[in-house]
Amino acid sequence: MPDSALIDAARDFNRFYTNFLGVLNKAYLDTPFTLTDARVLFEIGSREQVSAVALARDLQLDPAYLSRILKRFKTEGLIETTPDPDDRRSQLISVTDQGHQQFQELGKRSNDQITQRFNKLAAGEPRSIVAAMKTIRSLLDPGATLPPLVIRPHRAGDMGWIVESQAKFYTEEYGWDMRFEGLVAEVAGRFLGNFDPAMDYCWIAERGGINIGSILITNGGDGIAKLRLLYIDRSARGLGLGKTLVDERIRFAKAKGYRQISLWTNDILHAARAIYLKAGFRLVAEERHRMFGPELNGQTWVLDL
Amino acid sequence: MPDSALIDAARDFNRFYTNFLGVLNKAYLDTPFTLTDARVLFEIGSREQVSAVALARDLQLDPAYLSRILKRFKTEGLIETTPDPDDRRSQLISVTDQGHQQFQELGKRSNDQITQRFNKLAAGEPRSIVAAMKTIRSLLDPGATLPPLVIRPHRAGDMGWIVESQAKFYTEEYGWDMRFEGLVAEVAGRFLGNFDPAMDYCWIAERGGINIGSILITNGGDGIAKLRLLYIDRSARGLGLGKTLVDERIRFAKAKGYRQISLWTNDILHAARAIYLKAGFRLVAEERHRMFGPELNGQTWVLDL
DNA sequence: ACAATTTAGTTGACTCAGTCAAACAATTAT
DNA sequence: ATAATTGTTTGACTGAGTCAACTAAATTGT
Repeated sequence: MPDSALIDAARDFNRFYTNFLGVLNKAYLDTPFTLTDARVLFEIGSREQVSAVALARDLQLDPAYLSRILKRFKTEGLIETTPDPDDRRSQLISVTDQGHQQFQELGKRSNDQITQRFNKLAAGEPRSIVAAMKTIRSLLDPGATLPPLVIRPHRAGDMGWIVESQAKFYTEEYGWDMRFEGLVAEVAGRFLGNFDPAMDYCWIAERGGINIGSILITNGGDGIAKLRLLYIDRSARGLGLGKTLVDERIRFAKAKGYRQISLWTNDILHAARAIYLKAGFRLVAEERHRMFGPELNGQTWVLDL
Repeated sequence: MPDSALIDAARDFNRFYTNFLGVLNKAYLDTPFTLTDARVLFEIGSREQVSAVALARDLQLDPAYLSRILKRFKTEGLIETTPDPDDRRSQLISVTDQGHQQFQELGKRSNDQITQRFNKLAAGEPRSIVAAMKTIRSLLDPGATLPPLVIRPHRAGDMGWIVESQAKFYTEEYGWDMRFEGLVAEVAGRFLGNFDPAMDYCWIAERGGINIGSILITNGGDGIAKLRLLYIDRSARGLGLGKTLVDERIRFAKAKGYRQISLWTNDILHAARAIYLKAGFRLVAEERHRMFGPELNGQTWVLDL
């Protein structure tokens, strides 16, 4: 049995969040919709077609009550129904253009509300909150699907994120000292300072608004692309993301006309080494160094394209 | 502005938790209490004495509605009231023995409910959930007491944090481009790379484990200390933290034997400028530049120690 | 094949949680 | 003293949500 402090804490949180959601949901009164209306419209709007049963089940609503809501939405022109070809008892519900507009308006208000909340917080806090929400959600609702992984070019702050997360990780895991963070910061700084959109590129892997990985390609001159700052967050390891990032970047480098990719790493980073090996890189140089405190084997790997 | 994937995630969680709490709260129907009744009884039961106003405020209830609920509780013998000696309009409410029994019964049911949920989970999971709940709570609940502000030397990842937060802020607020982040990263990189414990220093202001401000002193040679990367997070502005940081660092520079402090900033950063002026800095040079996109007035300020 | 049962959705009839405005009584401010 | 404010109660509603009964189509059992 879980211990009682945990249960108390959970009850406490539930009480708190009941209050909190109560406040949030009152704000829907600025619109002609009740909370339930909003939930229904939202659910219809975010799917293509739904049947009434499915709605009632997912939102835990009384079918009679739902039926009335839908009827009202229909007379207001927010939704339209077509008979289900597979089951003539059932109607498939979808939003009209007008309903879609309302749906988006609701979404906007909801966003604004949360934006306002978040703006009162310190910069890193929304991310902590969302991460915590995801934890709860994934454990409490095993059916929840992970938001999709997005790989996108870098934005403001991403380089800082790379510096921070790499520094924390290698310091904790391998005891590297601040010079490592310094090196990463300098690499990041030069990358941004001399950024050449034609030949340089940075990709950030993100899931649900949270950065989980990075990789850079910079122009080393002489047709050589340098692969740098490959990093995968703890939470995303073992999923093949590193391999994907590297493979895709090889293709990218080829397309950009580079004739060789080169990278520098350290032998103790086994996972990374495995990825490079598999991608066809070969080790061309190795040197012992103490750049970051502990003694390490720095390695240079290259791949001819 | 926080980015939209985060907001979506938060909305998604709120929707999920609205459902979740809805299910949880329906279960109260096994008792003669509605959710609101239960909340009220719980609140009274867990305090010694409360006034009706306080209850209405904390639970966000309509006073008229609350008044009726209390009346019912009173006729049912769950609560008793004594006139407030300090204010004869007001009544102090407390639970009777019978009310206390009901209160505990409610608590028991609530515990059982959560125990059941938790029992379905894997061993470590309840702990993770509760930790996540605490994170959310502490960040979202303005009533929760603020953990104390700590000013400490930098640790692994702090420079990355500085880069990230400054880049995000100046990009959002002033439309500066990636070269700004590049510059900050390089400054940070050089600071760490050439770190001299005797003459360089970085302070991070942190609250509850979350960074909210920074300032650096680096050795500019010739007895000149350079003040760099002053930054205060949105959540901590207007509290005089900037002034504290600057004033303290002036004292530090003096103690280290520097004879002058110099810094570079841009004229549009009014808050920072006010701090420097007040601290006795004087403007010694100014130049128009476009280092970060928009046209700006770079300013060099110095203070003789 | 066809009766029995289940499922999708609708309608009538109701109730009770929650709201709004006004009133009263005590306190605080001017 | 008088006015404005605050704590609480009451009257008069309303409308969100419920429950039971019903139609019609689909599924199941024999």
